Amino acid sequence: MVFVTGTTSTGKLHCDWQEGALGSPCNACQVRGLTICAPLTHDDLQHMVSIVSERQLEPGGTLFSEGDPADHLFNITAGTIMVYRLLADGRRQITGFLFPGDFLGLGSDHTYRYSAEALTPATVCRFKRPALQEALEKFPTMEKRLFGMASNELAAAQDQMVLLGRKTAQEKLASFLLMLSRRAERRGQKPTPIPLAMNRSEIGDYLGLTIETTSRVFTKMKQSGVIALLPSSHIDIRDFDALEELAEQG
Amino acid sequence: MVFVTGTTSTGKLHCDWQEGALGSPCNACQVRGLTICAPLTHDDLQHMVSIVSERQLEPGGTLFSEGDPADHLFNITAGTIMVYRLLADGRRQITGFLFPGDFLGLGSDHTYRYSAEALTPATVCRFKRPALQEALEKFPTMEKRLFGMASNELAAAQDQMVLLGRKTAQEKLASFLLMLSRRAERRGQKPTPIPLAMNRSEIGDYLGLTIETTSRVFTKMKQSGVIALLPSSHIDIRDFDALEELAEQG
DNA sequence: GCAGGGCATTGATTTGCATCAACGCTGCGG
DNA sequence: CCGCAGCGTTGATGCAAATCAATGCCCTGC
Repeated sequence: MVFVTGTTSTGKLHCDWQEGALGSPCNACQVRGLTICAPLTHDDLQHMVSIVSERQLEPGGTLFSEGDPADHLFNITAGTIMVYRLLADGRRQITGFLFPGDFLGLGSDHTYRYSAEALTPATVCRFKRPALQEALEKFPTMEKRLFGMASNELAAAQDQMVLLGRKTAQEKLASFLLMLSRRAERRGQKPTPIPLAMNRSEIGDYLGLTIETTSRVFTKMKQSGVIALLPSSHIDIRDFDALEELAEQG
Repeated sequence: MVFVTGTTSTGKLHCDWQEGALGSPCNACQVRGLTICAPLTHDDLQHMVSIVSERQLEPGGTLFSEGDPADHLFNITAGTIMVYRLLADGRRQITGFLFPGDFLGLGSDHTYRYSAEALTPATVCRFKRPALQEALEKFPTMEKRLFGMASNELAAAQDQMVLLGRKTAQEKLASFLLMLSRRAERRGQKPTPIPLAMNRSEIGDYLGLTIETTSRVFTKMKQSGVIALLPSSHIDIRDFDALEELAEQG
């Protein structure tokens, strides 16, 4: 087994990187159609294999922290990762949840401006910044693809600003559940039930709410029959129309 | 005078576009160093002249509205423009203020997902999407520049999410004023006093607050001597350190 | 000069969500 | 089997900001 992970005596997780040359993860990639690699030919892919390394993260594992030198860019291939920023006094805003196919690392020049942490066991493809840069020049279709993805992210960021600035707690949670459902669908999964990789605290920190308010809104939606809480943190959407109504989509 | 603007009987503003070929706005552009055109040579610029058209907007003038076909991309060359989204019941979230040098139109595929409106007399350069696309292929340095700008915008969007989700009214306004000051500085203006192109309602809709709360926080900051309100909507920052303290920068 | 409209300010009151506090459930290790 | 830790739920209370309501201050046009 080439891959090694473990815990140091400080309690910090560490992990070695599996060099691309040793395996050929790209050819077997299950989510290529969703990633920046989607437009590449089989031959192009061989170049990507040579510059990529793969990493597994366990739940709670840190991919990088705010302030770290931003030497790498990442593609999520499995699991769920959250991206967040902290204020000086510890208040946290989670700015995104990332799923297989999502790209991570833009918007950072010299150092990362946010932290990234796994919520579930996760796998990421790592590219050294200059190597990816070079690959982008080599494969203009991939550059276009990345640009398009960044563009989509910008649109999603605007949606999130509307949510944070102008929606009520109910509207926030309804929008959130619909977003998760739609994204699951785009990854080829069913729109319901939704596996919730994040706990109440993380949902709250994403929606600009507290744990308690988040929990109360869940309870209310459950009682009104719009959703059902299934075992092992799955949410079943029982009434999509009602949920969309609640989300007050502008 | 090639440029014509006026008001129709419906009260809607209309405006003709000055074809690039008729003038050569790019050569005289005062803000080129800030725009996507920054990396272009004098010769490259001549191609841009041939695909650009210029437009003047008066205060309150609409550049485009949510749902319009997204056929064009824009560069702001003068004035201030706001970008916003509306919820079904009229609640508004302003997602950005744009100043000379800023680029506008990304994150829209088929139709614009937000509206853009001038706050002051403004001038924009307009590019047809396919023409700009072609120019980007022709001038890879410009493409890189645009990508870098989009990347910065993504980082700014994250800052704004932290602000909206986790900051108090005071912290929001303090952060806002500092942001305006820094951006003015980057455009070669003084960091204080700041000319406020937007009114209390627009500031509130940007910060996720009401007019009244916004006004009250202004009053409080004025009374504590951190800022002073000068005539014609200028804000003088009297104590940058105190303002940064208030902003709780994470 | 003054009347009126738009914006800003200020005050009184309400309210949605945060905070503080307790308790229940579940899973795990001793 | 019990005790404990982590997470979720629920209840009581507090508070920051929203809402409701005047009033003030320009600016502009007559």
